[in-house]
Amino acid sequence: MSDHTPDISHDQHAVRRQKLADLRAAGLDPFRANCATTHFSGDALKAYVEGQDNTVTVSVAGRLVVIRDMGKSQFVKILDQQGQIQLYVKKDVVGDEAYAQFKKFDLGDIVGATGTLFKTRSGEVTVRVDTFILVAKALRPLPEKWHGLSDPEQVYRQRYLDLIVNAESRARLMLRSRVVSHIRRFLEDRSFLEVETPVLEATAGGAAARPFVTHHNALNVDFVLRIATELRLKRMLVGGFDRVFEIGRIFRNEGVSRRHNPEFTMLEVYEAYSDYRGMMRLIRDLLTSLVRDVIRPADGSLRIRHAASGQEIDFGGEWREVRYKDLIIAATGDAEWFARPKAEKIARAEAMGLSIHPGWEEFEITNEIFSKQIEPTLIQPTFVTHLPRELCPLAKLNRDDPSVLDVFELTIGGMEVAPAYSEQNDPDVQREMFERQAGEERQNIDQDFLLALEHGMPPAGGMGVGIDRLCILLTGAESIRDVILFPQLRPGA
RNA sequence: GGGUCGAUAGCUCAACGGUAGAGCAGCGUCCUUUUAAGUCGUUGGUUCUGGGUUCGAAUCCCAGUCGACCCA
Repeated sequence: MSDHTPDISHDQHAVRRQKLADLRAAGLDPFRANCATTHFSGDALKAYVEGQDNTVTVSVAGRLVVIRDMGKSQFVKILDQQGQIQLYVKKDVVGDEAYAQFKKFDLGDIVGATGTLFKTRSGEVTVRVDTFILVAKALRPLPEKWHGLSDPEQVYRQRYLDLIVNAESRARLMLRSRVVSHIRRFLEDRSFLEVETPVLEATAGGAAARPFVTHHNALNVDFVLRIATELRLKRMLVGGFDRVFEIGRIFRNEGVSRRHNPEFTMLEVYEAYSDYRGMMRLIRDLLTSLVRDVIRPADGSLRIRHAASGQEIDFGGEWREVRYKDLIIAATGDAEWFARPKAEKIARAEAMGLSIHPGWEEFEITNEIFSKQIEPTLIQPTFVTHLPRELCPLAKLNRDDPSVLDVFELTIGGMEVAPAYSEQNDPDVQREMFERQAGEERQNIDQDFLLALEHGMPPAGGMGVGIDRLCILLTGAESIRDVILFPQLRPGA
């Protein structure tokens, strides 16, 4: 009598569900089991003593990502946070019953194993398994082992799969963690205090961007998600926290692109009794230490390859410093650019292939040239200084030429990486700048910030660093989505 | 918002108006030091969705969904 069990062999999910059911029927529930580990894979590999096979015992755990079944023995590899390590499971070591159980494991299952380290004929340090345990059954198959997961939509929506099968993604996103960690240590070593300021705010200040609006039910008021942390951190300077920083999520309700995610991470740092010159030293020290200690170029230099331009960016060379005006004059080939009437500026900008919005002010036309024609060409680290006063209402005016600001914009790889200011601390000038910027929309002026300035803010240098863009640069990524674990996508169909 | 391109087996991809295929994965067999292991056999499809053209559509047309790139 044959039973009429339907053939499910083509349906991997059904096959794995059946295996799980069989395990449970045998009194084993892999989701209840746990295992003790002594080593991550990389640490276990380092624990091997050359020439002394099977003297060091380790317990490791991870996801099965390679299975090579050789009949009465198997070579498998497991993946953990540090990478992969090979396990060798022999029938006459683990016993017939256990071996039969091991043979039923699937790619993707999470197992723990204890055994001794040895080196295979081809020289790979491997765990000769004495005991093992299944601690989580994978009911879904892994993506293909050789090509990995390449559908970009699935990579972003199911990042966990990307991380399992695409080593480059895992390395890139781990590097981001190390970058952020390094920044914290770097600043803490210099007596900066990390603070946390509100994400929900009554008015969106500190930058020009459209905010997300949300509603607080109990208070029955609308709030916006912050578009910068600047005005809060400056209040900390007023409060006597002389060196502060925040690595915070910022939300801007604007387009999504290769360079923009609606939520992104910004470092803002403020240092009392410093100025934009001090910020130059700080950012240069920070970035060179990041390249030296985190990226660690193989040749010992401070150069990293810039994917988009094919050039090498040298963090160890001279960092160019150039005035905004000089860049504009060079790009337009027009020494009289700033004296030209608006109509001539428009004509000349359009002749350069730029589309100029009719409502733009003159500084916006000029800045369009900067962002479209100049910034993308600034591959090596470049401090652009003496920006026109209209561009940053929160910075101090230059003493010798009040039409420009004591600020820089650090541009690397054709991207703005870090703007920094000598911070405006004159409450009256600040109010005037705000009012000029706000025009009719005075209700958006942060009056409490101005009140805080009236209490006296020490002179200070301040700087913002886009962490995502920095990570694009440092990891050679093509898109911001590649350095954000879960980039924003339209909700799936 | 506009333009271009894409969506086919769990994954990576073929087929481009005439019976939807391959590799990996799966299932079954052989193999106790493999390295994308090898070996023999084998299952698996609402070709993104909905319309249309056609004797016949994965393929051509229209609309939609989602994604990528470029532009705004």
